[in-house]
Amino acid sequence: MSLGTEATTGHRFALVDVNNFYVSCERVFDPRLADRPVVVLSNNDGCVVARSAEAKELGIKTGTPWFQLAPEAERMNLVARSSNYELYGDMSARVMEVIGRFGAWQEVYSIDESFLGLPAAAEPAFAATARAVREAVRRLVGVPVCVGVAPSKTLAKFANHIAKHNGHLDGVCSLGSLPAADLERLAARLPVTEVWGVGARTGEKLAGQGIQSVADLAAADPARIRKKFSVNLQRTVLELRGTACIAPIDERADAHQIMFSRSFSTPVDTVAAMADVMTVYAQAAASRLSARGLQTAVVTAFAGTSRFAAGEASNPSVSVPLPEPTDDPIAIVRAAVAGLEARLVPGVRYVRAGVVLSGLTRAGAARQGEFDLFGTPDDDGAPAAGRDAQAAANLGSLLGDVKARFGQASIGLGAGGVQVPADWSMKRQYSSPKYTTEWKDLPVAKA
DNA sequence: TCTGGGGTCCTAGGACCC
DNA sequence: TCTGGGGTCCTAGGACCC
Repeated sequence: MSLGTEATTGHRFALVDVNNFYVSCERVFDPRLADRPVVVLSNNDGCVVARSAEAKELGIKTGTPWFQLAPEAERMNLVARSSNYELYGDMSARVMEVIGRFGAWQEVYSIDESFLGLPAAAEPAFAATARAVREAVRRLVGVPVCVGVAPSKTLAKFANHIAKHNGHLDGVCSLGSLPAADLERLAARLPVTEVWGVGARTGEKLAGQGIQSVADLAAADPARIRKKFSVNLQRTVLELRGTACIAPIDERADAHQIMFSRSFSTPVDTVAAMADVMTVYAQAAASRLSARGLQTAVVTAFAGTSRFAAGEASNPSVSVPLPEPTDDPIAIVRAAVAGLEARLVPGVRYVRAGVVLSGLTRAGAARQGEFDLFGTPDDDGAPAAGRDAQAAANLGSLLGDVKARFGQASIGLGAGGVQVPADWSMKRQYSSPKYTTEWKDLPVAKA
C-alpha cells in the first residue's frame, strides 16, 4: 500500500504556509535582516520561537533560552527581535486574504497557514495555481510561502513538507506530479512523526508496533490502528491513502474557552502582587470575551512555579462558577482574584499565572424570554438585576471602546488602569514598531 | 538571575439515573 | 432490599498543533 496519489480526478487540498512567518514579517519592514541569521523571541524575551533559515543553519533550536544565546550573538552575527503580535496578526490577515482569492473555499488553520480548496482539474493546473498563490503573496504582502497540493489535508501537509525541503521544487509541490519512485523513497525515508497529528508520544508507541516511517503508517491496518490508538490516528491512515476524512474546523464556531496567561519578567511572591496580576489578566480575558460577543459561566485562575526551579512546585488552580453567564469585567476580576488568593502558598515564587474563561455562550442567548422573579423593581419599574446586567454590559463595551481609541493602558479596573508597568510585567527589549497598526509607527519611505 | 502562549480533541473513569 | 446492565453527563488528563 502506498500513499494515495492514484486518484487523478477530483478536487484537491492546498496547504499554504508562510516560511518562518514571524521572521519574514520582521524582514518586510527591515531589509537589514535579509540574509542574516534572525530569531524572534517569546514573551519576556524568554526563548526562541521562530528562526530564519540562516539561524537554523547555525544549529539554533526552537525553545533555546535567549540568555544562552545572547553572549554569542554578536560573534554569530545573530539578530533577535521580541515578538510583535500586533504586527504578525495584521500581516496574517493580509496574507490570508490574498490566498483566499485562489480557492473555491478557504480554511484558515493558524496564524501562518491556510487550507485552500482547488476544484477538479488536470494535474498541471494544480501546480500552476500553487505557483500563482506563491507569486501573489510575495508581490502583494512581501513574505515567502510554500504550497503543497494533494487529495487530503494530511497529504497536503506532507506535500508542503516536501516543497519546503527540496530546493529545486521552488516552494511548490503537487503530490500527483511527483514521480512515483521519488514519492515512495520519500515516504519510506521520512519518520512517522513528520505526519500531521503524530507527535513524539504516538511515534514511540508506533515504533513499538514496527511502524517507523510515513510509508509504514500508510500501510497499516486502519481498524487495528483505531483499536490500539484512536479514531484520530485511524483518520490519519485513511488520509495518507488519499481518502479525505478530516472535517473542516466547523467554520470557526464559537471558541470553547478563552485564556490569558503570561510568564512574569520577575517572580511574584506576595498575595497583594498576585491580586494585581489577576486584576490585569482577568480584564484582558474579559475584553477578549466581549470583543467576541460572548459570556462566560466559569472563571478559572491559576499560577505556577518554574519548571526549572529547585524546591517544591506549586501550581494552584481554582474554577469559580458564576451565578449566571456574564461578560462583566468586574465580576470576572472578582472571581479570579478571590479564587486564587485563597490557594497561594505564602513565600513561594510564582513565575506565571493565567485566567481561563469557559462555559462560553453568545451574549444575550440565555437571556431570551427570561424573567427575573426576584429582582426588586426600581424607580422605572425594571427589575434591578436586569438593570445591573445592562450596566455591566455597557461597562465592558465602554472599556473596549476607550482602549481602542486611546490605547491598552488608557483605562482599566484597579491595577489594570496603571500606566507605569509593574515589575512583573512583560519584557520586550528588542521589539520592532507596530508598522501596520499604529499611525505613529507607520514606516516612512524616502525617494 | 534569565526557559512561550493559546488552543482543540479524545479517552477513561466516576457519578448518577432508570 | 438487593442485583445487574445500560445509558448519559461531566471532568481530568493526555496528546497534539502552531
